[in-house]
Amino acid sequence: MKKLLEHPEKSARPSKRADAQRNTDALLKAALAVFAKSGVDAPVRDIAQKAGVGVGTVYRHFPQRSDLIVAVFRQEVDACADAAATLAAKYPPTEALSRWMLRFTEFVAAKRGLATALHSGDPAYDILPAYYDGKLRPAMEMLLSRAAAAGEIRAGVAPGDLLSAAVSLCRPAYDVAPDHTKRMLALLIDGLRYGAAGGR
Amino acid sequence: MKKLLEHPEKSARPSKRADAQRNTDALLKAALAVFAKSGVDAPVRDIAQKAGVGVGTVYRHFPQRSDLIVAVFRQEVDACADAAATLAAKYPPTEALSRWMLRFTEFVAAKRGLATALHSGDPAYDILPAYYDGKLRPAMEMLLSRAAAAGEIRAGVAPGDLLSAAVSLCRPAYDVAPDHTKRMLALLIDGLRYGAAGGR
DNA sequence: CGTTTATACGGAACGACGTTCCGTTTATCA
DNA sequence: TGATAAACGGAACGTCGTTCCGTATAAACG
Repeated sequence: MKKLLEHPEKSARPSKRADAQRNTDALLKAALAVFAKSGVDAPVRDIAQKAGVGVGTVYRHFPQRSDLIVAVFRQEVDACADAAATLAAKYPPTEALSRWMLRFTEFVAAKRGLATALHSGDPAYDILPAYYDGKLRPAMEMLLSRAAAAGEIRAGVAPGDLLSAAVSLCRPAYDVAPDHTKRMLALLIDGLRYGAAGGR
Repeated sequence: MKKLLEHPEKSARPSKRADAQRNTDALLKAALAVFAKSGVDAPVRDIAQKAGVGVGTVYRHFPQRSDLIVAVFRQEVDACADAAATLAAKYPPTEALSRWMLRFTEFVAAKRGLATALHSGDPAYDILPAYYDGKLRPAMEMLLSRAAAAGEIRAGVAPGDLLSAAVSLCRPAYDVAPDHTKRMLALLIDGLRYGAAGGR
């Protein structure tokens, strides 16, 4: 038998040691930076050094290299999803939607390296699309329904459709003007406005 | 100064030693088999062993691992393109077209492992899409124009469109009936017949 | 035929990487 | 403060891709 919930603590946390928690955070931060600079194929040793820990510590927190990649990806998805609430509180509905979609495309563009790793066939990444969808779709749904309730855009738009539309807009971003994505996004938002109930 | 074209030989061949040519062939054959069994990430040593040579010999013929992958891919593309002429000689125009498209989808399905390697971002594979296109598009163009000239299908169909249509038909071939691709192909051919000049 | 020589061969060796192991350090709690 | 479970660091291991070099041999010549 194991003692569980001896002290309820904060909540569903098995009470980690302080240094362990610090190193987990440092590793996620370092991995984010190293992946951005050298791609997802960067050596684990580089990440360990950047975080100021030994490789053993990396593997204590993330038993496989892919676990670290997944964790970074989730962290970024979470940040992007959280931005939806922040923007909704700070801007009028449609502007919040517009700003969030810009934020989302930035996320997609920055994570293209990760995306190719996801499609590499490694089953370690199979869970990610579901996580991605479960977090980002509700965020977009919230923004959409607020804007629709305010009569600023038409109702009945599927959030998933809009997400994948935004993703595909980022696709040909190689040899195209740097503001191409922004312009396409603006077009998309205008398209939503077109059949609005308010009919302004 | 180097002596060149001392004996004109057969043609554009720098006259390779017989054993070298034998080993090149053996390596291509072995690589094809190993890639099919263990995927494109199979170790070079496995391929060397299967071909009955040392690793040094592999690198003499294919300076990089990716060169071997590219060579196998080209060989398969060539075989598929050559099949077009064979089929055109043996069958009536539209049946030749139909049979070749089936052959082509088999090629695509078998090379899915290679395809993900192609999209890995490694610049070593950048030449392949052009090669692929340059070989397969003319093959399909020939079959199409023959069938059109015979009045069996409509004219003015872009070969590239048909190729990518066939490719996308192969895409969701995971959890679907095994003859799904065949049925979709038949549909495609029927669609071509629809506006035929002969109007049979 | 032998001789010669450019060419190809085999596999040990190297460096980089993911991952494991274990002796040492440290946070936590009584 | 001392005990103890947890976490740490980095040397070490096995597997890669790739290189190197002594050996073998195909082929051209006498």
